Amino acid sequence: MNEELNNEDIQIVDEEKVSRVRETLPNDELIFDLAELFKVFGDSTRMKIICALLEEELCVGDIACITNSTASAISHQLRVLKQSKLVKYRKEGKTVYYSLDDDHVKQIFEKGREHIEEI
Amino acid sequence: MNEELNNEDIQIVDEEKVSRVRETLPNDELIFDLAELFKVFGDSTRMKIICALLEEELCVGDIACITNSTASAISHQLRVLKQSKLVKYRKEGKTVYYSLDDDHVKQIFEKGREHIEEI
DNA sequence: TGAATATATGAACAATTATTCAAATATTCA
DNA sequence: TGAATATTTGAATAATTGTTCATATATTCA
Repeated sequence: MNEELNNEDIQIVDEEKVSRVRETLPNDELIFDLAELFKVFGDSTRMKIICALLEEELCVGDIACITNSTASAISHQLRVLKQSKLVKYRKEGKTVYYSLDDDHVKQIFEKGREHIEEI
Repeated sequence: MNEELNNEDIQIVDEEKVSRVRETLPNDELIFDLAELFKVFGDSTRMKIICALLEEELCVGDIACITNSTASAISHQLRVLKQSKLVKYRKEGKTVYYSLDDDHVKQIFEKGREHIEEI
């Protein structure tokens, strides 16, 4: 029996191991959300913004200046960071001040740095 | 003085704050490397591979089966994970077993999960 | 109100990248 | 050696995405 399950597309796998590991996987939504979160950290411009905000609250113009970028490019990227709840903002007149939303950003950043620096 | 520094392209910024924060920024290479590292976490397929390997060492075929992907696609992605020193491997006959290279992977994963789950 | 400043936004373009498919290696075993 | 299995690799395609540019919105102040 079970012959009909085999064809040239199906590999010979450790069925027991496969189903065991499969059950431990987080659901697809969490996997997707995690990938989306890390994607946000996966760009040099955004990483620079994060590094700058690790120091202190900054407005768009100052971030643009610090990162040698344009206010428009920074604004686009801050939007991405905002959507991922990595930064929050407050308005003061014409100026919008951004800051990191919670301590996870710093923790994720530090873990990444540890990995890089220990290679 | 200093008039010649101003034109329509230069914003009015907090010079003191800008240079202070600029000096605290990691160098461009570290920023780039960090972004490259997180980019690797920023893909659902690779995130699934990482989740599976958090459980135990697995061969390419089993990972493909667990993640509902092809061995070729998984092999391509394992190459990316290998280049970032996130996974290591050992050969046993025809089979290549992959596992996570160090504990940072788990720590980064957990910090990401915490952020997601606390929103 | 109108000018000046700060930020945001939408469309377009260029660049990056994940998957697929076909083919190449590598290894075991009859 | 030759067939079978496991993995890798390279090229091509399709989709995603970061920046730019022009423009829009919001706010202050004379």
